[in-house]
Amino acid sequence: MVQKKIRNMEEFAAVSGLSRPTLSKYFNDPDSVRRSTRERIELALKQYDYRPNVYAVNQNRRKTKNIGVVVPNLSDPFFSEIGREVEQACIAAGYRPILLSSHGTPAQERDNLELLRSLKPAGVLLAPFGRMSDPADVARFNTQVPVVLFDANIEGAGEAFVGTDNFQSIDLIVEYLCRSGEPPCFFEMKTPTNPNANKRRQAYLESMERHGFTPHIFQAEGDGWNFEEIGSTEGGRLISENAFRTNTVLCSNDRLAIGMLSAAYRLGRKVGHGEGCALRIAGHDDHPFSRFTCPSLTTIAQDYSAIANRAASILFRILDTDERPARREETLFDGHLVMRDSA
Amino acid sequence: MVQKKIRNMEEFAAVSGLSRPTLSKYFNDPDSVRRSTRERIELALKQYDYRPNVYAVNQNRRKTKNIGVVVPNLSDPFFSEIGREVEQACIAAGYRPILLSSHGTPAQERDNLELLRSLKPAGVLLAPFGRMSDPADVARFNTQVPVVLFDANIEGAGEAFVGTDNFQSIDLIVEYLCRSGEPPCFFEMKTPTNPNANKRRQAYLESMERHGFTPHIFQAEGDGWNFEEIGSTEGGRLISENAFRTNTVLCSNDRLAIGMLSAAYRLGRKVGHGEGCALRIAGHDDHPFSRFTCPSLTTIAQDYSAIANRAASILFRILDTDERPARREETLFDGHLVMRDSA
DNA sequence: TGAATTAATTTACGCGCGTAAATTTTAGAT
DNA sequence: ATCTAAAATTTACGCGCGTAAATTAATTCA
Repeated sequence: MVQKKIRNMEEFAAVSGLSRPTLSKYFNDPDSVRRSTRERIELALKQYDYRPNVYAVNQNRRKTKNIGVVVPNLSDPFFSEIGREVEQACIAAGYRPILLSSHGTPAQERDNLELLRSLKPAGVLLAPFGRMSDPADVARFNTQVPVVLFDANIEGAGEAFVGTDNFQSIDLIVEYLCRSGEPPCFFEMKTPTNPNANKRRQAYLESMERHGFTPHIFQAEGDGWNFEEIGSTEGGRLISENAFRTNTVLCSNDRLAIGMLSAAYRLGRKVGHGEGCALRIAGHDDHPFSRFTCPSLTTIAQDYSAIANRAASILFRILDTDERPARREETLFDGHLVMRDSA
Repeated sequence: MVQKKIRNMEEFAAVSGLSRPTLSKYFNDPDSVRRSTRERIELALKQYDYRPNVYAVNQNRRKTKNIGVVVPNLSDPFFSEIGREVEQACIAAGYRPILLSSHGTPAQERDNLELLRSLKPAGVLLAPFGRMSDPADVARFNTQVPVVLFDANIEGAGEAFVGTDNFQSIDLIVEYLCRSGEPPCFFEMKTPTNPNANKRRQAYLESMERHGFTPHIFQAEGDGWNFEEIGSTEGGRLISENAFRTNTVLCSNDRLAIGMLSAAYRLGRKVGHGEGCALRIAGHDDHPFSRFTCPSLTTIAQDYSAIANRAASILFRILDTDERPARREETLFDGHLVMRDSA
């Protein structure tokens, strides 16, 4: 291993006793050479510290093995989890994921796509902002590099979309809440950037109608990504004003619910489904922290893993067959009810 | 803008009426050309969609503008926050950050360094695991690429270290807890991977001695990164067994404290410093969620921003002057006491 | 207006590898 | 030992750019 420095494939070919084109074949696909030669190469690799220059490789290869993975905000544990799943799916398939966070701003999302454009990725897995994303921008990008959307849909953009069936999941938790106590009102942001939020509101309305109850929606002012803060201040205000006409609140997502739980605690309102509880609060997403809220949060678990892996495998299929799907397909996974203590 | 496709710098030179070497100079440093030519180039850039091929650029440049940023676990909001700060510092200085998470496993940390090696970065900002990191590995890497450590120290590895002064911060919160109530016991993991944990234990011991109190340390079994879970189960067990000889618990970090808070809630022990409270719980780090725990968590705020920016600027200085510092310097920032409701 | 300085151009080579075509070698079967 | 298909080699070109040296053009200042 402490032999002379290998500077390029030419030199490595010399010391391994093979020709450079053969080595090039090997590095592109180790199974494309005879087993005996593969073993010779791998033996040499152990003795000499050599690896192909990524930049030279990617300059000459028609398509790189890079896959761009763009999420709206890595500071949100939901996205860091799903991002990790996507990353691992890429690695497992022999691709190199490039994980980028848009840090909560659509401008950064644009920058990230711009950056990816110059990295010539084989494909992109994008969890967009939704309303704030520029559909034309995504569509234009998709003409050059196949894009598969996940988590949040942009109608018509990208080759496919994979996410959670909000109508199923909201109906599930509405049904549970109605069965086990008073029908829920719905708490959300007034101007949500995320399209899932709109679907969830709609799903709530439909579900309540179907169950024969009158829906009530409460919308919090506020911008940005500090959902807990908004849930705490706005939710706390509503609680202290006794604005809800029911003892049950379904929050559009867990982070709002986490904020509202902290407000309820501060205000001395006991939350839960047991004796002496004043309020039931439920969320949606099964945020990594929702197991440790006080009380633990009843919520809907999205199937992170299934969404990430399906989105990735759809992209891989496009890359392998080298043809875009005839029609844009949307895959929706069911959410699962996670019954904890808050509702 | 919708002119013919520009395929390379040669063609862009043709349409912009300049020579390729001049353009090359411009792309390396826009200020290295005359203002009039710079304006001509930027005008052309608006008309024609061209950008240099990153791979060709990086193949030929002696050193790339890439900076590797490696953190132990992006799923931990602490690291995603500090990672974001570091990223932005790099961008502001004209570098391209490559953010990599080790996903909680030292093996992945090694893989990340290995990957970075092939990306030929100008420098690396590394938040290592500590005990589980291979010091020799980091040191070897540092011989090729300047490495600056942050958050967690590895004695002697890297060109410099930037972090929080655990002795100052722990002393600060121990002092506060002693002044405002019973002296704290200390709750931590039995076999912490993070070197800060060891410093904090030591700091707790010294601080208690100095204040004339007898220290008590409680250590939780358990591996991995699910600190909340461990804090909840082990902390809950200790609470229900009335194992602590004081009503005040200082947790080694916020995530353990968050877990313990959930256990206290579950067990019906009221936490806080007010009337009728059975327990005071304090943490360390000012985790993004610690404002929304029940009750909100009294803790030590690390100066994320200062740590990130100092680490980055130390690296930039090395890169600019192109010389390693004569001696390895360690920069420690003070922590700040954040008084909330839990203690 | 001229000389002195600065900036841009021309020319040329190299980086490390992908890849194609023609040729030679090797392996597995008869 | 002979044949054949598969695999490896030789040769050669190109990718898009950095960079250096020599030359020419443009700018600045006296």
